[in-house]
Amino acid sequence: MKLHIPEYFDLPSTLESGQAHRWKYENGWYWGVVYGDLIKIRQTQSEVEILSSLRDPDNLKSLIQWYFRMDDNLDEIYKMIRKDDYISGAINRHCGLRILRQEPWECLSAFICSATSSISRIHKNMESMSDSLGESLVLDGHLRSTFPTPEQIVTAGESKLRELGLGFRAKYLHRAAIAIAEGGLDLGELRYIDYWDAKAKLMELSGIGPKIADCVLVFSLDKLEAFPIDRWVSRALEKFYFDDCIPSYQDTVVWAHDYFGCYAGYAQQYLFHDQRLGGLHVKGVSHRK
DNA sequence: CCACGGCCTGATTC
DNA sequence: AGAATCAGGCCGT
Repeated sequence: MKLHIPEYFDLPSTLESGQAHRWKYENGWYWGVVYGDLIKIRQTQSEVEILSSLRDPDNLKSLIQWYFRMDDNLDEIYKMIRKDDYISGAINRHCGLRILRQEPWECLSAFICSATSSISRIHKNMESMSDSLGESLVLDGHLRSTFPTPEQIVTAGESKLRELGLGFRAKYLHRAAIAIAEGGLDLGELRYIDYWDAKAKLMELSGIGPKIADCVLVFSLDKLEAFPIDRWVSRALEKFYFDDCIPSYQDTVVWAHDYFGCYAGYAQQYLFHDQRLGGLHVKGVSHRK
């Protein structure tokens, strides 16, 4: 199926900017499991081409528009967050990078796994859990699996999660799964309450602090004002905004709302991606012989 | 309120 | 090569 895309849309930077953790690139196509469906997708100039393991074209179209937030008006968002030369440069360098609308449970799980980890390891953790606890899907001879439900994680148990390489995060993920499967926590409900209230709710879970909560809110629960501050964003803020003297986490979020406005989360994603690519580039250069 | 050590383990660095 | 050190944080003291 082919779908016309908005003016600003960059598939590679959207899928490789560290917000989603189950995409694999192979021979021109990105393969991923989204909302229970194995899909492959690629971008030409003005459209994306998508194949699905189980959806008909109409459903697939709505899924893609939903997942890629094609309703976001990036032109307007850029106008709002383009406050200085640095963020402006980051926008220009990664124009078309979109925040995704991921499944809240999968998103929460991935970011629980992210604590003092690395992107490659998070990917491995997510694939291991899916392969051994999820349900299999097939498309064009490729085999992948759904990310396990909270119930499936509860059943697996903390020790199984440790076997799968989660380390100390196993306990946190297992407890979160219990809270959702048996404790009545409804992540989807957080979409309809205020940012600060939703964040407080998430932080009641053990292993979820302000940073992970912000990631879940902005990447899966429509809180585009959430402003996750990790090591990379922190470096950007030190260099370009606070002259090595950065305020507390919460004060910085309040500053971001004031400075970038209601789309601060978008600003964060461009700062993060730009800083991380820059960092990787520097590493690459330093190793060249 | 801030500071600090500990946490699993794979990848990177020296 | 083998040993530190670091990774998309958070919790307890």
